[in-house]
Amino acid sequence: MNERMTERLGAKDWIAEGFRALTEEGPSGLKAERLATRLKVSRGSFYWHFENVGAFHTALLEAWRRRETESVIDRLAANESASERILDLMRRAMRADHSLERALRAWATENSAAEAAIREVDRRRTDYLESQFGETGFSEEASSALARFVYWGHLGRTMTLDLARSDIDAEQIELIVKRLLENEGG
Amino acid sequence: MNERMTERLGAKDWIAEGFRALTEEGPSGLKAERLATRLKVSRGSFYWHFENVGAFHTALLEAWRRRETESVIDRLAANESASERILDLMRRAMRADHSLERALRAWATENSAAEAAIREVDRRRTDYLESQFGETGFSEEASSALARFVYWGHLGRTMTLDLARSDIDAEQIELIVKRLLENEGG
DNA sequence: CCATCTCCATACAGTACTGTATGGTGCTTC
DNA sequence: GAAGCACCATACAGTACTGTATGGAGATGG
Repeated sequence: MNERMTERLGAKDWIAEGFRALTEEGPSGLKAERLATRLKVSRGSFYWHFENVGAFHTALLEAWRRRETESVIDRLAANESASERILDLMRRAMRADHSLERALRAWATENSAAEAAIREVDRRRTDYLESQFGETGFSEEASSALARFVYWGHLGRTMTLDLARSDIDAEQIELIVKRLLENEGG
Repeated sequence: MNERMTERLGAKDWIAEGFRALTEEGPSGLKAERLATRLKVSRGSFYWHFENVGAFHTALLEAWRRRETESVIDRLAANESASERILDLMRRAMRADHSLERALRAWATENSAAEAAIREVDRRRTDYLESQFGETGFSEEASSALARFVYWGHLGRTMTLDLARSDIDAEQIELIVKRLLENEGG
């Protein structure tokens, strides 16, 4: 139980560096050698912590899944109404840093494990959004379409590279969502 | 000018195969060796048509840019009003196959040339959308926010992997956009 | 203080890729 | 029908990566 762990690395250190490498270099950064170079150690360390690269990828995705599950949705329960929860969700989504998720979605096009992880969180998020729209009085069909369109909007912002322009008008977007919410029953 | 060109390859054949490889295998499919294997020729052919892989990538992006420019926007002029042009644009976007663009956006996270190309078409499309919203009577600020949100929605659909669900309700989405259009000045 | 466990380096074989050099084949053109 | 051109194969050197085997350093616990 020594506290001088600053030199020696654990599996979590490799995972953390994996996230950084993924966002900075893309999927090609998730190689044992690149990561070892970034961490200034040899690949011997990597292969002690992980059986192979595939196992490392699995661990990386598992960490991301856990992080996703334990965060956003649970903290929205504080809001009283469904429409407030939707707005809160939008505000958080607008503020967040999307570079990691963008990189992960890019990775998903060439890695089936990443694709499965992405599919899972997409499904969980849209299902939640749909339920919230349903609670505000929209029909099942309308809730489904609204949830998807709003989530697509969020996804589009996530994937957009031109963030300089998209940061300015977060409250403008909020107005649009508010207007969509006001017209329930369409 | 012989017509029996089915055996011998031209630069355009490599480009076309590049698009296919990119959508099917991701950015890692854009290697000289992989492409040569797919086309059942040796890399000698590749290096005759292109100076190196970088030059091939440039040619690929140039072809995509050209294809993008010569297509969508120009064909919308047939519509009479701006709101009809917006709806037409949405309908086309809903029908289209997005697998290539999704792969290209993924590629953009690890290739700066691809990133530049993506930035360019994003800018062109949102600018056009913004101008169309402006013509329907929205303020400059509202047009900007609406254009971005609608484009983000399109982008989100482009990046979504769960297309089984997203295909069903194209007309539902259309209703949402119509409602956004009806409230000008909101 | 010796043994053990954890973490890491080094060295090796093997794969996939890039780029070049060189030569070959089949059309085309005069 | 010989020369030239367009397209392709083969062979080579070099790089970046994977995975394994083995040994070594440093802290820890008996």
